[in-house]
Amino acid sequence: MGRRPCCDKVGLKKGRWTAEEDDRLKKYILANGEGSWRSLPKNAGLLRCGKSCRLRWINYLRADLKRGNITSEEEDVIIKLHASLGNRWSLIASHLPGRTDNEIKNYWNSHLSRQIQTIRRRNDDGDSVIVDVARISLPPRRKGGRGRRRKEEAEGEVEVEVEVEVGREIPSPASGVCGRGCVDDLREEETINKWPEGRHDVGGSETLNYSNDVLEEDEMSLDLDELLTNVEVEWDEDYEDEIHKFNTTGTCGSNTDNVSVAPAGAAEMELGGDCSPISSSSFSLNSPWNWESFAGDIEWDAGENFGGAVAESEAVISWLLS
DNA sequence: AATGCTATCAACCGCGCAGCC
DNA sequence: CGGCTGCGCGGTTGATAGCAT
Repeated sequence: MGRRPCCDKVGLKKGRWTAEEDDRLKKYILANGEGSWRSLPKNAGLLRCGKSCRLRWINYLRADLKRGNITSEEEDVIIKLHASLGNRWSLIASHLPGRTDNEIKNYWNSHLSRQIQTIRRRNDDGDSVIVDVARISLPPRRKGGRGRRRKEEAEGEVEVEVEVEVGREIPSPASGVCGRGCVDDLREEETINKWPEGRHDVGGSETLNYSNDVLEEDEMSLDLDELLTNVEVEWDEDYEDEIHKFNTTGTCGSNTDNVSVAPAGAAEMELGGDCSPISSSSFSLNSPWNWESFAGDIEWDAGENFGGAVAESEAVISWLLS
């Protein structure tokens, strides 16, 4: 038996809404409130599918909708949030009062994604690109990313907190030994080599240059704003095809730094490896990170091995970059 | 003026989850 | 616990407007 359609499509109107239909829907909802979308069309005397009514109300008729063009400030927010959240339009929309997910999605697809492609191409002409690795402590994305949200999830703000610790020993992923901070159960591990001049070799193929790296020395914690940091990623032409799937893996040598990054309330994730314990003196911790970016369209694949021993890093990468 | 192309965005569609029974 | 229903989500389509030739 197949899935029951959301409504009986026979005899129902499709396509653009007329002013009269809008008026009817608006009056009905103002009088009776939202909800019961399936029965709403019948009760309101509309020859429309309930879903269509819901969409029309949410995207067009609601009183709290903001009209007019997306402002540059809003655009900025969209870019940053998209880099952080990916195509989670409803979540992005929740940070832009008066804007709908559909509106933002359309705006992204028609304006921003193109702009970003342009910037990317421009950067491809050179050899570097600014990559946004800003991530926030999102609850894990559900399978398929769709479906109704839980009540708490829908009502609550997404908490953004990233914790960075130094001075911890992080066991090798290959050692099978997990001490404090090891994420064996999640198999999330990243390794970054940091060189004295500030260059970070990643996976032996890409280079990260952290500009303004730094954390606050006292508490070593960052909020989202602080986490937004500039990271320049350079790649060899040989890896041009790989830019969509590079990993931050490699091995630590001497003078390396381990940084563990953990989303609030979640199991910790590591940037580190078989390294000596970090000391705050060997890691420059003087200014806030400033991940600035575009690169929402860059995907980081898990499990790709560009050189070092690779631990499963899908969760870290998707958390950092999805 | 006619035609073709492109950009925009409203609306549709299918899927998957939460919640109810 | 399982089935069903309703809702919310993201991807896609298609109508329309605007611009170029």
